Amino acid sequence: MPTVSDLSAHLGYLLRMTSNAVSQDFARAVADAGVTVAEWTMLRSLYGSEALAPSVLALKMALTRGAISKLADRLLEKQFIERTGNLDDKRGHSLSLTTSGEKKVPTLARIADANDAAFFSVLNDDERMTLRRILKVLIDKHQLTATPTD
Amino acid sequence: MPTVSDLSAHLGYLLRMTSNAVSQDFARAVADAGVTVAEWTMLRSLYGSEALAPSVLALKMALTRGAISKLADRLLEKQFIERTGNLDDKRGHSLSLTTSGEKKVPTLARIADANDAAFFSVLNDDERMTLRRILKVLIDKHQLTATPTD
DNA sequence: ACAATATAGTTTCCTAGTCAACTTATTGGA
DNA sequence: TCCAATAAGTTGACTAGGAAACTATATTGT
Repeated sequence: MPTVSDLSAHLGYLLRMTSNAVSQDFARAVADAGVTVAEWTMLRSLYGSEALAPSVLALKMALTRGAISKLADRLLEKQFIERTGNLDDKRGHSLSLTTSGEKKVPTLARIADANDAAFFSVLNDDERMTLRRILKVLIDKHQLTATPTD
Repeated sequence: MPTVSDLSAHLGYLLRMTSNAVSQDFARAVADAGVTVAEWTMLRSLYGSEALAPSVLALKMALTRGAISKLADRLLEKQFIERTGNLDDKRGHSLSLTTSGEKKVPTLARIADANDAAFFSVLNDDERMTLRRILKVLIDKHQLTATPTD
């Protein structure tokens, strides 16, 4: 029998495992507020910014345009966002928060803060800082555009 | 406008971003070999072990029994695994690799090794070690059972 | 012994995302 | 100027997984 590396030998495997767990925890936490993780991410991306084109959101959120299209449909349905046609380019349009969506974001942010703090409370300050630094290196080097503001 | 924390303030967000990227990279890499990431994980879990019950795999892989059931169907279809009925308990059965599945694993392992090495090559040895340690703490403390052998 | 309960696995319905084909609009070149 | 290439967004087919209902078999308590 040839030597075959163990699953846990791969950082990607450990990462996937952990990420799934934190996402599921978070999904349950925001479900009470009536949104999914992806929906929260889009709402937060639109908060405090001008109206954005779907393609811009696709870049920001590292999703395909198809995914953004369907996600936007769900948020339109829930009346948290609205579409505005472009004057200059009739192919595209822009997405922005409705008043109702705007009001939702701070509530969701508090849930997100609490959930993140709880999940990572098993690490000490130093470990959290280090993890953040390392993940940012990975995101940066792989150009995942996940760092909107800093 | 109330103060609302940025998405990248949350480690869970950075983790999800990174994990998605590595999984997608890996998915493309194993697609050529005709399997998905989840399929690879199940094949590896069965490799070099006796036949396992679906429920045991569910625990090992941190998936629901429903997910395991469907995943097993796909691998049966591809003839990489086979079902054996239990003599003692007629409700259950056991899953094991076929010869063809057995032969596939080392090939897939090499792809996995290469992919993981490539993705995390932007980190230095120390960072990789630290990341591994921190992820293991999270997996351990949250009882994600992701560490089969060590 | 048998009814209640628990367990193993499957199935259905749902959300969620990719990829590729498609529609419509825009732009650039000959 | 008009046709080809490109771009924006949508849609359909597909993989993937969770939750909960369901079937079949075992176990337990009385």
